Amino acid sequence: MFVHYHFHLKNQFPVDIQTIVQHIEKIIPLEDRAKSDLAAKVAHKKFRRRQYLLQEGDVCRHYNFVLRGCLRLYFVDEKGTEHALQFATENGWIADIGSLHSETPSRLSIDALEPTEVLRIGKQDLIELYVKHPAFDRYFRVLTENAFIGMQQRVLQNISSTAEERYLTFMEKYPNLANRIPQVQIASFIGVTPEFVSKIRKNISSK
Amino acid sequence: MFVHYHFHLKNQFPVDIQTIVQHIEKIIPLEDRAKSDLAAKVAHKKFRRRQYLLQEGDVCRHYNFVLRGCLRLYFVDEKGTEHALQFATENGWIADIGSLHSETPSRLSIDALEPTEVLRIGKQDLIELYVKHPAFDRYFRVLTENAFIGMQQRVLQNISSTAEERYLTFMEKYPNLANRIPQVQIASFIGVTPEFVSKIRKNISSK
DNA sequence: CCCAACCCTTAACCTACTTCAAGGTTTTTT
DNA sequence: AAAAAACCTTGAAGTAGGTTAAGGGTTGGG
Repeated sequence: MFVHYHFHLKNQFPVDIQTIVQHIEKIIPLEDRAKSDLAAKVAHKKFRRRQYLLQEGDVCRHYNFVLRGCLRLYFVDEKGTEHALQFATENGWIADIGSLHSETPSRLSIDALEPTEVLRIGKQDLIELYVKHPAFDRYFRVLTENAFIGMQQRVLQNISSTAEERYLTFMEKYPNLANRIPQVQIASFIGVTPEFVSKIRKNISSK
Repeated sequence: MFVHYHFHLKNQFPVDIQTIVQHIEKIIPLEDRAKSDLAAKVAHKKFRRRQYLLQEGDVCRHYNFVLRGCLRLYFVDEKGTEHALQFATENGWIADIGSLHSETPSRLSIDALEPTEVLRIGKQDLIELYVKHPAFDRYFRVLTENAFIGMQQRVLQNISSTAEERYLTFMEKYPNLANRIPQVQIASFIGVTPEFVSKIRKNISSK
């Protein structure tokens, strides 16, 4: 009887909830109560191409889980040049964690590079999940550790490699993304001008 | 009676354990059981100047909490140039988290810039703490989130600022560290040659 | 299906930073 | 106290990458 109910509960979730649950369960199994509490707290949202999820100056209020599409977290410097910090595609999380935590205005923006659907969760709801189900502390610890490791490798590359090496690493590490986003975005991620990416490509292909 | 015992337990800890416990309790309160389990799992170690805590090619096996002194996590590139990823002084944590997690050989090294004392904890012991006391999941989640935010800001600076701006930011952000470590280390952290740091300083002082 | 907005490339010139080399100073080790 | 090692500065010459400007190609929104 219990097993039956369990099974029933599981299939009662919309497919998008199943997607996020599956993704979390790659790291830690969730009790049914944790799943249904999660399902009750996330909201499904759609965004058009170029639409903002977060604008510079606003406080980041949600953690976003991408179901379909592609988002970007970026910084605009005083000259108006954009610098990409992160891209998120299917099953990726994105937010300005600094702003989300401190509840201070963000210097970063998030927008959609493609029509995008997300599940998002607010800070207060997330805290409630942490308190009620320690599994979520665990999940976000692992998630953040992995993100930290990635950022550390990126700092390392930035201070020790040439632009060409950074470009090649990007193409190797994110081959799908590279076919999906314009080159100007890759340039802004690896920290060079789009013109110089052109030169790099020319140089590579002449080998 | 219970209160008395509690008090007694607390004072029974060596002063170094009290230091780390105090630091953790800035983020989340710990039960007495959590404290004593932690105390049973950390080891006190001393290192001489220049001594390795981790050598490139070895697997990183411990998370280190600095009691006194200064450590550095760095990468040596194919030309032999060193690039600092992180410094840790009193109450700071340091490890190659990537290697620690995946149990693969590290491309990074950790050594002591000063005679240094640490409390260190092994991976397996840490996992046991996580399982037994969810507070530790929480603590390390918050710790890693803050480290992640710092790394993200650093990537942002690297791709959007000049060397002089990076130097000034470093001096502002870590004024104590700047008086404590040689300039060559600052150079290796902000990603320029030590000669160029000299030129930056000259340029700044001539204003 | 068309037009505006975006996207990519090339080339000439410019600059922030590196490299190499040398000399003087401070710190560490013996 | 002396020797060795590490540290800092300066300058001349070189290079990776930026800037500006212009032309042609693609895309997506109406």
